[in-house]
Amino acid sequence: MKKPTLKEVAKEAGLSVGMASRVLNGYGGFSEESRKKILEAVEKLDYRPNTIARALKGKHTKAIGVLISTIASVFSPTLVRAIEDVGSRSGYHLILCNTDEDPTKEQEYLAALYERNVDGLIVSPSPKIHNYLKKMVKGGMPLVLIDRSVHGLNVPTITVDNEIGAYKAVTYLISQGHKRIAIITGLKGIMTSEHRFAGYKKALEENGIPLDENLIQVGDFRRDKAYDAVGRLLDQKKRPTAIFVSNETMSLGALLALEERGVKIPEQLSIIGFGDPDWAPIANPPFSTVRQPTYAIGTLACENLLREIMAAERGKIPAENICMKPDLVIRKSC
Amino acid sequence: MKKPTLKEVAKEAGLSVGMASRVLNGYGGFSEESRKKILEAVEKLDYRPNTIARALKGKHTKAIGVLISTIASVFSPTLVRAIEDVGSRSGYHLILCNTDEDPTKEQEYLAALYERNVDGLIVSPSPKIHNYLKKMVKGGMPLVLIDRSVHGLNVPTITVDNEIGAYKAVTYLISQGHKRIAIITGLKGIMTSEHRFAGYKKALEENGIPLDENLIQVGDFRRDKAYDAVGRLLDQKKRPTAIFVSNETMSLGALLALEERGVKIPEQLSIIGFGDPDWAPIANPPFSTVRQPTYAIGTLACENLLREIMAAERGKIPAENICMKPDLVIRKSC
DNA sequence: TTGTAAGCGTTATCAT
DNA sequence: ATGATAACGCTTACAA
Repeated sequence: MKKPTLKEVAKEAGLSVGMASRVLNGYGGFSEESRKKILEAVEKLDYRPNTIARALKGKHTKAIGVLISTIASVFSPTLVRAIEDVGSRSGYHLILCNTDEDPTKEQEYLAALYERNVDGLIVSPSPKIHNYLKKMVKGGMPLVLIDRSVHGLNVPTITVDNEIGAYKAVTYLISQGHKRIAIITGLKGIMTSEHRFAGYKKALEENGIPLDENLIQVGDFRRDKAYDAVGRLLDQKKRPTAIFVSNETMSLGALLALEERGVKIPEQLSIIGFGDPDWAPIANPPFSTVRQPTYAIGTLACENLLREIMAAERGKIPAENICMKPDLVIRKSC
Repeated sequence: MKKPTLKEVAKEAGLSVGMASRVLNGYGGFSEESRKKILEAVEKLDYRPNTIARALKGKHTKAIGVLISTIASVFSPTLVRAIEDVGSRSGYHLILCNTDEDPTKEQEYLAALYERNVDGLIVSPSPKIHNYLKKMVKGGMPLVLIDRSVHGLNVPTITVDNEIGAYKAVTYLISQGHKRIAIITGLKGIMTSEHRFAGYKKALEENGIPLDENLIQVGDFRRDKAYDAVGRLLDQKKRPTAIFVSNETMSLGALLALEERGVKIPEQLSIIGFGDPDWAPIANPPFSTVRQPTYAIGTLACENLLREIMAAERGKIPAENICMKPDLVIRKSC
């Protein structure tokens, strides 16, 4: 019922705790005979080291915290999977936290993770917690940022070039002859939203197309907002001929609205989305997207974090900033 | 740089550690003056309790482990989100483990989580680790099973009635006049696969339709297997007129293959899938499915686990077995 | 009301 | 080669 302890192992073997620890961790000196006795006792009692005690004594918990908006999305599962893949290879466990972009939740999780002595953090931060993060980093917490950078925080940051991605998408739409191009943006204030919007704007400007307020619909990354936004877009006297949607989840909402209204794609309206979900090829019609290398982002994030964790023990290392370039995947929706 | 300790707080306040602990945890007696002094010291040093030390002393870590096949799927993110939602409400953190149905990984994670002293486990187990799980439960580890039950293990188990779900789907297909109905099964040996296959068989039998080996394609839950399976199905001289697919990810593969081959759905072939992904409504054509209450499963699993954890401290409670009934969602693919 | 001290299960530094 | 023993940071029983 109760977990056996090292002390019990030692007693069983007729030796001391110190001896047992040495044998099990392979350091210091011990005779072959002692080794055998300890190992037998371990076997007999089915002893397992207590990670908690080890963590209290030593310096690391072999746990890393991951703060994302929500795992129930298209982007996050692959990202988290990648992080876990590289982390587990080095014996790290992953503590998953869903923040919903809520600063209160973010702070609470951050505080709790700090109290739990995680070895490091991978965070996709909302603007409200920038200062808190800085404080944690100053306190020595290894941190890697994903998807969004924090001004003035010199830690590894893995992002996607959202502006370029949006720019490519909208430019492509323009090259197809579109002039009335709508955008459904992400949550206001979030860096990715702003950059995608900037790319949209830039493409329009470069082609001498004036910005039309009516074509800018503010979304929040969630499905229903995009669904409603498309409704509003379609109700205008001068309908757009194309729509750029700022993330996968909203793409679903937009497509749904279009389907219900019986709008023919791409004949009556073209659409392209940011983020390339699994379902894009089997959508009606196959959905054109801006693809970001999600798994690679997770991999890089965790690799960099592991490096930071090492560095925290040895000496500082310059923070690497990686900005991945997204691709256009043109299918049949535009 | 270093985390301040309770001892330092006490010193700063000119009191003892015992005092500080009492104030911070609100038990025993202390004067208003002492309370103030401690709180001020806490504030000044920005003290945070050390969860590790607390866990070593006390009995729980406020962490639960979740073992699933992979978070990068359609089903898992919602499930995990639900678990985290109810767990976090009670201050539990969630450690996420991807096993890929690999018994070795499962055992390693289980062992590591045990060493880490998690307070409980939510597991979707492969058959190979049934014995190991039994051992853990005997050792006092609170456990809840999801999606699959383990024979002879008396712990709360939240499942879906996979047989009924498949039965309903295939019966519906038959009611539409289909006689040559294919199935793409899940991974062999996994309980959900077997039950879905059983439902398929039962529907056929009840309607006097003989089982045709050629129409039974063994999949493994992954996309490519289903893609290939559809190819094989289509290459037969006597093509099926309908297909039942055993999970969401394979549905994607099947739909993709059908699309590439230019098969008209539902005119030339009907298809229905187990699991109702987000994209079902915007697929081409809108995809009919068997819907399972994923979020509810996660909620129930975690609620039951929390109850088990309580019970482990106080006294045993009879294990609840919950089997959720899935619904048919008929859209346009059959 | 307050302080002291004994654990919790390890690791690692001392002596021996 | 081996055994005591002092941390690690906290909780809590016991004294004062």
